[in-house]
Amino acid sequence: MDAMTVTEITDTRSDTCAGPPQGDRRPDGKDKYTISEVAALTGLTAHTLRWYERIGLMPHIDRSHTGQRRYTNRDLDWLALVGKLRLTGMPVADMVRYAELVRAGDHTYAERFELLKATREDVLARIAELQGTLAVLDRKISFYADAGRALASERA
Amino acid sequence: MDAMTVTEITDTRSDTCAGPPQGDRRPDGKDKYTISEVAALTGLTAHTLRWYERIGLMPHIDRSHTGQRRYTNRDLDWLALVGKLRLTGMPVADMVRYAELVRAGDHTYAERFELLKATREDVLARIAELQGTLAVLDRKISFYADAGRALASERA
DNA sequence: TAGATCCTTGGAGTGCGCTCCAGGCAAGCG
DNA sequence: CGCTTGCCTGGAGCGCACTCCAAGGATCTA
Repeated sequence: MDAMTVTEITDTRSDTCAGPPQGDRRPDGKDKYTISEVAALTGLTAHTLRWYERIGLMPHIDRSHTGQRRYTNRDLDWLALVGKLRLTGMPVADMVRYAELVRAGDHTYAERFELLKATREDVLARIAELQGTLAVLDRKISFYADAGRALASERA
Repeated sequence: MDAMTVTEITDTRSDTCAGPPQGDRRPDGKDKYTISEVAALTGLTAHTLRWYERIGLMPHIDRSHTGQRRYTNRDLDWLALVGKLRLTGMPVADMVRYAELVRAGDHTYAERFELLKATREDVLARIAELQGTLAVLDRKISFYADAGRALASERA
């Protein structure tokens, strides 16, 4: 029974709720994408997708009978999460760490929770930084706008 | 007369209003800092300060009679602006471009204005991205929190 | 005047995140 | 059958933003 709960927590579905549904997906059950399809859907290159796999950032990817990768909707969800985390500036190594925790199973649940909360704080801090920068830019922009008006009235 | 206005616009003072006064500054007129003092004030390394100069990201820096750099408050202001822009992810090459415009004189005024406005839009877009990421993180965090409660009540 | 500490330079090295290459296999098509 | 297209691999290469090194000069404290 403990095992059951645990399985649910670790279920990839739970760990890949990373965004609104992207277009052009196939329904679950028929979700088999080639690497170039995934590249088109995610904006990553096939090179990058293979590289993510090599460094351990991806779960195991299914292969066709000839050895070609076949990605699932679940893989796309994971890539969407990775994309979001990448936007925050999180180092790839940290994302690999998170991927390892997911692979390791349910006993890493608490650690994942902490990692997510820390990331959340980072994101908040980054937003605050950017808002500070925005204030500086706005001051400079209004300075240039005023200077522009002064020049224009002089010329008149 | 046109020349005068122009001089004001180009005046470095106008281009370095980059933030609240940082602590530990000396008053204008006695503002002579060694490279290691600037490193301490800005958090950059002396290496990085010299490198910024080499690539054209800094204006000309005064030298002591023996050739050592002596930074002014104005230089610190410029570095504060550079720091803010760096936080936005602006490439160093773009900052160099801006520095060149400032050095080039008043006729680059319009171009600087456009560059600042474009940067402002970038920053807004980045903030929006981060808020999207924050939403994803919050969903995952609340998922883990719920799962945690479930596990706890099971154990009870 | 010795020794420690700080500063100078040009150029080489580092770490990250890709990005690409060579050489080869497999499937589809006229 | 040959041709094209797409995918496979390990490993090399690249661009960015630093980061450091070696060798030497300047400054400070005792």
